[in-house]
Amino acid sequence: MAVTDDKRANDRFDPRGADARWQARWDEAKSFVANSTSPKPKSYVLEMFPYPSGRIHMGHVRNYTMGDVLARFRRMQGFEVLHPMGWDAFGMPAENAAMEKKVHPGAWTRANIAAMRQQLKRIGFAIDWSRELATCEPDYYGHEQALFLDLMDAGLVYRKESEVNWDPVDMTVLANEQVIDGKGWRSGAPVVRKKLSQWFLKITDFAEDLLEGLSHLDNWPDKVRLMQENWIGKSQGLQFCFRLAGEVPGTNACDIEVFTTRPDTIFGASFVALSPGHPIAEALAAEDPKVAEFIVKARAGGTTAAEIETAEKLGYDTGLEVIHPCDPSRKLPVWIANFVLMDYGTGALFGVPAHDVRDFEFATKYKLPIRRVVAGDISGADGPVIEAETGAGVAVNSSFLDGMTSAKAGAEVIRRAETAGWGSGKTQYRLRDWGVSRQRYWGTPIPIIHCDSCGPVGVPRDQLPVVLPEDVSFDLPGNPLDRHDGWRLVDCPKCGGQARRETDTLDTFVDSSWYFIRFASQPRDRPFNRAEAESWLPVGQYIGGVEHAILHLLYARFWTRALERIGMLSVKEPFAGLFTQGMVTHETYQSADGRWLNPEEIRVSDGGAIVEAASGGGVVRGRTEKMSKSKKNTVDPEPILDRYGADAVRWFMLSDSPPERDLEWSESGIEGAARFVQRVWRLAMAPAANSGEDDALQRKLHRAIHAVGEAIDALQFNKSVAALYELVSEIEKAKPSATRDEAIRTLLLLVAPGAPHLAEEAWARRGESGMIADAAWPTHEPALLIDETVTLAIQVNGKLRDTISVARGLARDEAEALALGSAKVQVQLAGATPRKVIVVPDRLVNIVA
RNA sequence: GCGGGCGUGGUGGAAUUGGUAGACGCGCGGGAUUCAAAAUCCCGUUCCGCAAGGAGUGUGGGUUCGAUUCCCACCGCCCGCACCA
Repeated sequence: MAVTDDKRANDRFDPRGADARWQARWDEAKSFVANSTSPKPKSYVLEMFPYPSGRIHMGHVRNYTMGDVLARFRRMQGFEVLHPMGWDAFGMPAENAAMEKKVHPGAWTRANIAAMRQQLKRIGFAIDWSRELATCEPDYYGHEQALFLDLMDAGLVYRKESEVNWDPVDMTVLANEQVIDGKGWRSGAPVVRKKLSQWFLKITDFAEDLLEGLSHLDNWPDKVRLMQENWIGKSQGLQFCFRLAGEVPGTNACDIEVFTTRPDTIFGASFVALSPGHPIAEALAAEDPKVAEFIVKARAGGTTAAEIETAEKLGYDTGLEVIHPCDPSRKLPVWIANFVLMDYGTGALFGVPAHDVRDFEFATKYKLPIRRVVAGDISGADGPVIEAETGAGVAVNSSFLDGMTSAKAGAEVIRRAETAGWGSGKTQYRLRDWGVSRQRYWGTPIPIIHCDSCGPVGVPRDQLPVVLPEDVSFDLPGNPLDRHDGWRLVDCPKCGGQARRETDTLDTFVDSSWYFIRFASQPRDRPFNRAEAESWLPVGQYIGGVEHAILHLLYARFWTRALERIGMLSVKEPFAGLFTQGMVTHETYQSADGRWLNPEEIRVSDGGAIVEAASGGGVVRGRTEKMSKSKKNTVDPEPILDRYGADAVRWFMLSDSPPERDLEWSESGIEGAARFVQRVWRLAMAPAANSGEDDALQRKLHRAIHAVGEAIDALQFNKSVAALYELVSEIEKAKPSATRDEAIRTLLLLVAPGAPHLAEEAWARRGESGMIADAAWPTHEPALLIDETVTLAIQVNGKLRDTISVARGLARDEAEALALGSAKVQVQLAGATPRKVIVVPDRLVNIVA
């Protein structure tokens, strides 16, 4: 019996025992606990922390496997590595669960964290669990409240009105996600935009700095930098005031401020449009019920840019007029229009229908003049305008601008405006200040007390944290904090009078804007220890989904800069390297009657068609999409781990797809990965030869060491996997030799970051000392990478006709002579004399006939 | 609507960044081993063609001795758009 068991054990790698055993060993040895005072060079590897939704999904597995491979690789290279994990634990799903399942958001969240932590541990990540944090705990968010007050003291926090999605039936604020087809998700009532007084952070103060900083982020994807650049949206233009031609009822306004990036088109202006939220529009509405009625209509629908910009253009002629600044005899009508955003620029604009798509559409609908002021050249002044012509050209029908290029004309308008004093050149950013107030319970309480005599007052530091009360109920819509008088009603810290706590909580993006600092240093009494934090920061490699390309990454960059400005940190950029990985996708299946089916609910019938396992009914194979609960195409990692073990799952996550692209989950893919794990195991268990040299294998080994290291360094895990497959194949083919023994030993080191349990188990069985997790990464011998012979491609007119094997470094004329001597070339040339011969040394010869 | 990206065999993808298209994996076909199965190993596998040869990287054009790679236009799909995280 025992003999058979031993034999079997050597035959196959058994992850069922090995995974847990090595995870326990790493734990006991504190292998992955990061030492902030280590003399070694430091490397901070971080993946975006998960929202504790309930269970780990394949996207998490892929994300954390990538980071783990890099973290383990860096350790083997001799770095002191910080690779932490935590929980982005505030947010809406917990409140939804509270309403649907009658559980407390805190209980639900903490149970999810416990479950997901166990799941992550099973995958064997090299994580420093001693630094684990959850943003929903007072020992995290209390420090965040202190930082918020620090920013407020520095003048970076202010209060202003802005629009939210308002559900008029539930009388509550909705997230964009909760607005479906313009209606509230629970009440079904049409959503309207409503103004609310909220807290803002002055990210626009840093617009130029955030933009400039992008140019130094060499280890960020170009596309993310470009997206952030466009988001910040720097533009040069003219800001000026239109004088009103008459009185505005109910106000003392005498002008309307506008900004334009196209001052050269100023003579093409045919109307001025106000946002429905503009003070003048609101003043008019107070006097005139028809205006009020229009504004209600214009505010229908949600607040998202996509919704506003695709909605039908609606306008209302106020009857007011403004005077054209360059031609006092011209008067322009003032409209209120639903496509003008109060949050952009000044909340008002002048419309140039001939040269702006939106203005053209609006002018056509409301029969406003369309006047050409830009043409290809001066002779095109009278050309009809069929559609908006948004390009640059030459100014026409524009008085003193006629004949100037668009750029010159724009500069001239700004010059005249500045000289005459009616406007000035201005740099404008599309970036808006960050509204951080959320009318929700499950978030960081904003540490403010509102006093009728003193206004908003910061909670004194010695009273932090402002702890979120847990005794709340979710039987009514809205924020339960508003109804919790025991918590809400407090004395004013300044005057001692009766006052109220701020019941809004912070945007969860605030929580994720500094967690990487807290990971690096977590004293009890402060948000972080400066010197310790700076010893780790910036994060060397940050890995996460591309969906965070703008918001999270921009907010974190801002927050770090804000801390730098107020003197708390001397780090500006939080993430030196960024990598955005693709999603994990899977086929979708639908039954004949349209129900989505889980992959487990289907089977392949005898005929090869897929059918519903329970009923045998027909199944339609749908598109391959991101795994989602609604499409039921998720694959739970847990049973896969049970069946194949951690290393096979990890290996599959690294194989095939380039990490920045989507990875399609497939059963055959995981089986291929599991097979590879066993192949390596068999090699590792093979008896040693102990003698003999194999030069060819030696070269291949060193080539693999080089290729695998380069690929991991560049986060091209699929390529490192392919290089390892090749190496394994070469070792398998090689005859026993001491070189081969060494190659197998090295192979284990090379697979260790990706398949650590297998590597440890094999390492120990082979009698190596210590853990492979602590072993050094192998180095390659550069001389062994170069082959002495190369294959030259022989082309005729760019088409491959022959290949010849020659010594490396063959002279150009010799290569040319050999190529011309090729029989296949002779046939192609058919006696003709080549017109030209191109020789790329050691690569190809192209004969142009 | 605005911004960003992607498109290569049956399939996931590779291609030293302008130089032999299809590495490596999956699948499939054939064979070996086995009482049998599992597991494992070997050979083949872009398409058309018996072959010689020809075609081929979403489509159409361009630059070049040479284009998957650079440029222009188009088609399709995906992501983000400030309260999902």
